[in-house]
Amino acid sequence: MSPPRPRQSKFKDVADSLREKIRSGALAPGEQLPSTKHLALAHGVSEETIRLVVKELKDSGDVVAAWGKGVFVRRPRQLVTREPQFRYPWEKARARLSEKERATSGVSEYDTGRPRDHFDFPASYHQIEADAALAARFSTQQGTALLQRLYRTTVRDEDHPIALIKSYLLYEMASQNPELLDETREPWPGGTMHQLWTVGVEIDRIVDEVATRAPTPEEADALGLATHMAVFVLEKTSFSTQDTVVEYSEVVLPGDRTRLRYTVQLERWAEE
Amino acid sequence: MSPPRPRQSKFKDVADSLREKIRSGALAPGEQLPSTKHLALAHGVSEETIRLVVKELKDSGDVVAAWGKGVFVRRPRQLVTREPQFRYPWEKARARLSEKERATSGVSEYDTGRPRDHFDFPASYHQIEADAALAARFSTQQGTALLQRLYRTTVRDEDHPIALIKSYLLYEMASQNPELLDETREPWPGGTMHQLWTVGVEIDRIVDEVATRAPTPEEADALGLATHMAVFVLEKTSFSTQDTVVEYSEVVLPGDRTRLRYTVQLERWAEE
DNA sequence: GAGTGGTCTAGACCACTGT
DNA sequence: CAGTGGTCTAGACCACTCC
Repeated sequence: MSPPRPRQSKFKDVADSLREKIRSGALAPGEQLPSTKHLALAHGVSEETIRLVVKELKDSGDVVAAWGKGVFVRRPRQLVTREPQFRYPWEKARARLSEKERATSGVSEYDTGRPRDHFDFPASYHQIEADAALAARFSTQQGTALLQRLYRTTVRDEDHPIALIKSYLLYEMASQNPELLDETREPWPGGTMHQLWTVGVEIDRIVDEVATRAPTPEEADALGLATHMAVFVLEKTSFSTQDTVVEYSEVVLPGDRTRLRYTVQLERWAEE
Repeated sequence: MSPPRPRQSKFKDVADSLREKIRSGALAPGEQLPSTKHLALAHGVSEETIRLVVKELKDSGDVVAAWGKGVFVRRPRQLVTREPQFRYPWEKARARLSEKERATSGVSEYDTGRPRDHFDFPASYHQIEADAALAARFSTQQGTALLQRLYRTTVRDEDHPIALIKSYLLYEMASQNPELLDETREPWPGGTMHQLWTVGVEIDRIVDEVATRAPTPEEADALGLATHMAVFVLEKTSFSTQDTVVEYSEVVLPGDRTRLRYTVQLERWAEE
């Protein structure tokens, strides 16, 4: 299973050497690597071996290849810290402000500190039937009608969104306010918290479940990730004050630029 | 950058076909794949191409190769859900129990539900000097003496630990109780919360910062991960009731078997 | 021994970018 | 056109397993 060779493989020698140069900054971000031919000669290996090493570096996100031009060191991206314990209460407080106040900003501005007009929020709505997993989330029957809403939070001057979101509402609940079924009303000032309020729902708590995995090819493409960079999958379940699940969403976040922060406050020990 | 070919590459054809068979269960966990030769003939491609596809499946964790024997579908591992908002308060409450009570169980049992004697807790202590990053965490000077403690939480009947932990204490603080400098006293009944209590420290809150990335080769090896499976990196900062940082640890968790769950409780809206 | 996976290469051929 | 990366193959050679 592990490398049976006593000595390092040539492949690994070259890969480690290049990675070292990149990590140390000897090859700076944006800089072009020597061509496949040069590298092959320099390391005394075949071009095919170089090709395989470069493929690995590409897939792991260290390097970006441009067709017919060359291979370049990837530039790191700006970090976005997502802090749900501040964000969710802030959203909830905003939901009952006037439309004018709600319109001034949204959660993406909250996360990134950029003004609202730097964002696009393409949204598309679909009526679907709950599969087993979704039905379990909502404690309902398989086949129950749900409103699926797809979003991608996009910064205008960037190439890739900072999140891919699938949000689900019970169709019956959402249809109590027909405007909630209309995707052209997005972006909705005040967001989901306000939308739910229009049908009489107040959120009591939100449960975040966080997993990590490799992106699907579609996710990697959409988020600008190499195929072997990780994503967070944040499964967010919102409970109403009646203790029922009123929204469930799956948020896919690019692992190279996202951090999550949660604070656990502890009770003081009683004096002895 | 993207595949320039109009048609799918043979590589991708074969990779997708095999992945499909695995994901759908047509090739069940533990089952052996046909040999390289067979696959090459069956798909009408060269053995080398098959080799590359199998390497990819191996690296992504779909498949495990056994030297001289064959290639087998990987068996999924049992999930461990880590819920800090329950775990940390539980640890804090336990820290002031009698030694006898503390000795009965620990956090790993809490996470996994397995009895204490199923675990090993190899620990090693080292005195180190804070680098820039660590100094910033503790709001202290670079070069300050720290006690670095390395743990790996291991289940006896499993091959791999469920976490790799690097924990840091201020050396000066820890040395107030010489027993805290002695790695042979691990596992310490009541854990770090009790250890800190012996030097007069009570924890007020803990901040978890979660990132995700590919494992280092060492981490992949230790945690039994394929090279392209993701890990969580949980940076855990403990603040004392005096609002100073008293412990900082980096916990590396295997992404294929770990979930994190956090609940955000919201305040009720005031009646209108 | 025969069967398995693993490393590496030479070289044919394709496709895009520049000048 | 020359220079770049990208796909694929045939085949030599190595190392481990099981009989």
